[in-house]
Order: sequence, then structure tokens, then C-alpha cells
Amino acid sequence: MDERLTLEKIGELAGVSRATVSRVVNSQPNVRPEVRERVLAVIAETGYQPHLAARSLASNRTGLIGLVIPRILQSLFTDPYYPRLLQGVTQVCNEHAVILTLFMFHSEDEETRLYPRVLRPGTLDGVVVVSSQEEDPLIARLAESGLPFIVIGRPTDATAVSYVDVDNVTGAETAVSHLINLGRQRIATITGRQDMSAGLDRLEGYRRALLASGRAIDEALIAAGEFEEGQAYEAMLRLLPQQPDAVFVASDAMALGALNALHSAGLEVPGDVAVVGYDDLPAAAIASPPLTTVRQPIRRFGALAVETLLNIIETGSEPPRHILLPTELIIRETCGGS
Amino acid sequence: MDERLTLEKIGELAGVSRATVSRVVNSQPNVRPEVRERVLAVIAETGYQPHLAARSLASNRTGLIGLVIPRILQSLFTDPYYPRLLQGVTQVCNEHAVILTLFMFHSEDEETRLYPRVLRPGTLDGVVVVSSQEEDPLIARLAESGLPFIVIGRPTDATAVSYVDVDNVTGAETAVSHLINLGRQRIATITGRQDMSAGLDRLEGYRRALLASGRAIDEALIAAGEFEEGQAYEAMLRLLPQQPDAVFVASDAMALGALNALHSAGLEVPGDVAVVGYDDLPAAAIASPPLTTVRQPIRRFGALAVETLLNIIETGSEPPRHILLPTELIIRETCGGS
DNA sequence: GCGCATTATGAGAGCGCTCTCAAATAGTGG
DNA sequence: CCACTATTTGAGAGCGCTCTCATAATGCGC
Repeated sequence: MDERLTLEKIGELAGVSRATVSRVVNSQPNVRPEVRERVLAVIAETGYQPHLAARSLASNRTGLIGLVIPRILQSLFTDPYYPRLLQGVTQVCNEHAVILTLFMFHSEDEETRLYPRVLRPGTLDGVVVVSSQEEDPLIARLAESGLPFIVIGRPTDATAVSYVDVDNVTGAETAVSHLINLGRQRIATITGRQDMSAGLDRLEGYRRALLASGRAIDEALIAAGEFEEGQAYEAMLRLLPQQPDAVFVASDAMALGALNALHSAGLEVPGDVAVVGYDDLPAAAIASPPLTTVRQPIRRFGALAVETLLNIIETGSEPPRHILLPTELIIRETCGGS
Repeated sequence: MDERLTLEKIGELAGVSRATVSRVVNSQPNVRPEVRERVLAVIAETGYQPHLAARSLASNRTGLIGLVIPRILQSLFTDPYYPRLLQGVTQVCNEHAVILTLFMFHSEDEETRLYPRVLRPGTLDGVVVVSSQEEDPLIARLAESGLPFIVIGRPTDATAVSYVDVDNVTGAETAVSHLINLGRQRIATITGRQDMSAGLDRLEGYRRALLASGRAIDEALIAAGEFEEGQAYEAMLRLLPQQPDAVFVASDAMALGALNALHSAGLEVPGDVAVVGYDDLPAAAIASPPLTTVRQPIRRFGALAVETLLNIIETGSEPPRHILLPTELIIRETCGGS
């Protein structure tokens, strides 16, 4: 009882060979039902589980996938983005009996030192990379290594790489169109970082909505917020001389900053200026006034990334998978009207 | 170049045997410096990394540790507790070249189905369990299996089990003593779940502070909040007839609920009733008025758990490690005075 | 320079599994 | 009932590493 359980041992107990037990464990065909039953009984009785490392070595499959969260994004870690993402990710991992490994880096030094570890042979079957700034070096190395991987959030050089992303262009377009339909005339925007696709795409959506309604783009109404609350506060103040009557802000954190700026400038929201954010943070719902925003299906997002990765592992990375998920406009009070 | 790198291969290139390369890779003694150098050069040049699965099989060490987050606590996942904890945990994992695996369960079914996976042979070197309700069955199974593990948050039957916990008793005691020193006379408390040590200990701290100042415990001033905002709201309303002039609330989420209740009852905070929370959520700082609360060193917490686990893996689980971390009273405005 | 203790090196077994391949058994048609 | 095919089973090699143990090389004292 004290001795370690192996295939051999189970075979002995069931009166068959190691090979047959292996077939049963892996649900392969060509085992007499009666024998299969007998083996399964022994397994259930003993609580045998195959030795992961041994199986990995022999089969060249570890049953582990990695989730890589780069340093740049750690700041976002205070909003519920990652927890939600993790829920989606772990959910699918659990369903498919895959073990999730988590790589979080805290400094550039750590990144360069530990990236090789992600690629280390005999470790992972595949990797989910949360994309940060454009051009994460890890992505190039993954591509080169041949290890299956998928990116959450679209990288710049996207065509050859599989990714799952939110349709930020359409999300932003919908938000801005809503402001247009509400009759707002001078719609400004505070943009996110322009080295992230999320930042670029949300600006692109803003442009498209305006153009679609036959308006011109006024560059003076576009201010850079870098996805940071403080920067957005400043950006909002810079926009005020242009007398916007609405502003589309590329994240809720920034929208909160913009709201502050508007308040301290003595302007009414949504009376004087309508505001729409992006992300639907919990803080958005309890802002005053509650913030109209664009909600992303974050959990589905994580789930879909893993599902797609598993599919890539199974069937190969060709063709690259490009998946865009729709967003939802959550209308609250900062946009006025409804 | 295309062929897979193995110890054998490296040995060939360096003109030594597999065994010698292995010694170099594992920094063992008894290799001539000149030979060591030559081998290291080949390794650097080729980018060789040992095959994890093969090493695991041979050495019976995988270099993986698990972090298990039980279902019950997922609700807490919206506050920054887990992100912070993960930062501490991954930090130490990175330092020690250990790979972190994350197990999150979403239903009772998943738990019972997947617990064995955590214990599966050839998978993990050790486990960090975030304790939830008392008596997590996983803890008993881990103890039985002999796999090294440590619990974050103290389990009930704590003596035989290693854990890292916040000193909730002292934390609560300090908070309540502060209210006493401020001259509050009728200090109530809203408790957390009494099947979690955090809930029990914070109540115990409340009691101790009162007794230490020579006061009696008035059970009518103790109301159950179950760690939920809504429940705390109700609890606060139930307390009001007792005319408390202060309330110690066992979590910030609940404190926010209590604050709401006080407002809607037309009472002034801290004028009529002082409030102290616990946890120092971001929401605590921006509550109105900003909430006095007890801050826990969450990141250190996670870091210490992993460090201790690694030590247990190295040196054995005897004696069990019991670590208590101090808290910090963050004084803001809801307690009045300073 | 010789015998000895020490240190450096390589051969080989074995970790627990998968997978191929040949042998054994069961099933089929005439 | 035999020849033949289809299915079931087991023997054995091999995955890439660690670790023990025997052997080879080296250092040292006299």
C-alpha cells in the first residue's frame, strides 16, 4: 500500500500487462470490455493516477499551458480585468483537464531572464500571451520556436499570429455614434496609448463614427491620455478651450479623471459635456454621475483564448486564428438622453 | 541545428560525457574548471535548456508549485486581494526559478473532480492553498498525501499544518483600541463569517480591546455581517437602536454598507458614529468620508507563503511553520480625531 | 619516482510512461 | 473444420535526465 503506484503495478493487480493498462487509461480501443472493466476497477480501488512527468517524457505532451502576463500590464492588475480573465481561462483549463501555469514578470530584467523558461523544452504544450505594448519580443520568439501560442489582444504584426481580441474599433464606433445620435456636435476624444492596439483601435472607431455621419475629423479635439487617470485629467483640461459638448474617453480609469477635470472646471455632466468611457469597471457604475461605457466580455475572452489554443495544439497553427469579440454599450447617465 | 538538444548532444559537442554535462548544468563539484568552462560555452552557444519532463522523471522534482484558490473565495476576486497576492507569489517563484501553476475552481463539482489532480504524482513539488471556509477537504488530503503544502489564512485545525496568516486578532484589537482612545463609549461591531478564521479573529480582537480597557462585552452591540455589503447594511440598521457611537466593521466592503446605512438613517460619520473597516480596499480611500481601516500586507503575504513552502520542500515539514504578519492601522476620517 | 589518497570522468541502470511490432487469440467464410 | 483476417495482448525499446559506482587521471609525501 505504501509503495508507489505504477502502470506495472496496476497491471499486476489486474492480471494484465503494462501496455494494456496504458490503453485503458488513455481510452484507446482494442481492449476487451471485460478486461477494461477489470482494469478500471483496480484503478478506482487504488486511486491510481499516471505519473505526469513520465507521461510527458514519453509522449512529448505535458498537459500544461502557460499564461504570460508581461510587466507593462501589471498596473492594470488593480482593476478586475485579470481576475475575470483568469476565471475564463481557468474554467476552460478545468474542462479540458489542462493545468495552467502563470508567468508574471515584475521587471525588464526578469522578462529577459525568464522568457527562455517559457520556451523550455518539456514544459508547456502551448502559451497564452497577454499582449502589452506592441512588439513583445516573446511573440517573435514563440513564433520562431514553433510552440503553439495565442495572443490576447491583437499584436501589431497580426496576420501571421493567432489572436483573440475585442472588437475595439466597432466598440468605440458604437459609443461615438451614440453620442452623435444624441445630438452632440463637438465630440472630443481622449486616447489611450498609441503603441497598443486597444489605443489605436478605439481612436480608429472614433474616427469612423464621425466620418460615417459625414463629419470631419478635428485633430484639436483629440487629446492623448496614455490610459492613465492623471494624464486624462490634464488632457480634458487641454480640450476645454475647444468647447467640446461630448468626450469619448478610451478607458474608464481615464474617464474618471476626465470627470474630475470637468467638475473642477465647473462644467455639468452630461448637461454641458457628455462623457463615455470604455471597460465598464466597477467604479464606472458608482461614479457620479454613473458612467456610460463600453463593456468587454472579458471572461469569454479568456475562455476563448484557451479553447483556441487547445485547438491549435490539436490541429496545428495553420491558418492563424483571428477572433474578434463584440462589445456592449452600457448606457448610464454621463451621456445624457438614453 | 534542427535536431533537439539533449545532454548527450551537448556532451558530444564539448567532448565530454552526458554525466559531466549534467554535473555542469546542476553546478555540482568535481568538474575540472577548464572542462566546466568548455561545457558552459557550448550551452551558451546552443541555448540548451534541460528537458523539464525528463529531469522531473529522473529526479522526482518538477520545479512546479501549485496555488489553489477554492471556489468560495472567488467572490473576493473583484477586490485587489488576489492580484496583490499573485504579485507576491510570482515574485518569489521567479526568484527561485519555480514555475507557478494556478488552480481555480468554479463549482463544488469541479472541486471534487479536480482535487485529485492537484495531488497527481509527478506534477507538483508543493502547494499553496488559500484557505476558505474552515475544513477545506483538500487540506486533509494534502496532509495525508505527504506533499509539502502551506495554507494562506489559518485553518481551524492549525497546529499540525503550516500556515501564513495576518494577525487578525491584533489588527482588530488595535483598531478598536484606537476607537477607545478616541473616547468612544458604545463601540459596536459587525462581524465577518464565523466559519472563517478571519471572521473569528477579528471578533476576538474586538473583544480583547474592550476587555483590556476594562469594559464589558455587550452582545447586543455585536451583529453578523457575513462579509457581505448588503448584510452589513442590515446589520448596521439592527445596531442603531443600541445607539452605538462607533462601529468596528470586519471588512471594508461591509463598512461601505454600514456607511450607507448610517447615511440613510441620517447619522453623521464620524460625528455621531465612528466607523473603522478592515482590508484597505481602494474603495476605502475614496469613500465619503474616507474610511479608517486596517491594512494587510498582502503581497508580502503571498511572497512569504511561497518562501516558506520552498523551505518546507527543502527541509521537510517538521516542525509546522506558523507565521503571523502584522497589520497597519490606516487612519482616515471615519473614526474622527486622529 | 613509487605508492597512496583524491579528484575527475564515463558507463550503465533506471525513473514511469508511450508506442511499435510481433505473437496470440478470436472471429469469419467457404 | 480449415485457412485466413481482424482483434487483443505483451515484450521491448526509448523518451532525456539523474545518480551510483567503477575506472582513469591527478596530486602528494617521502
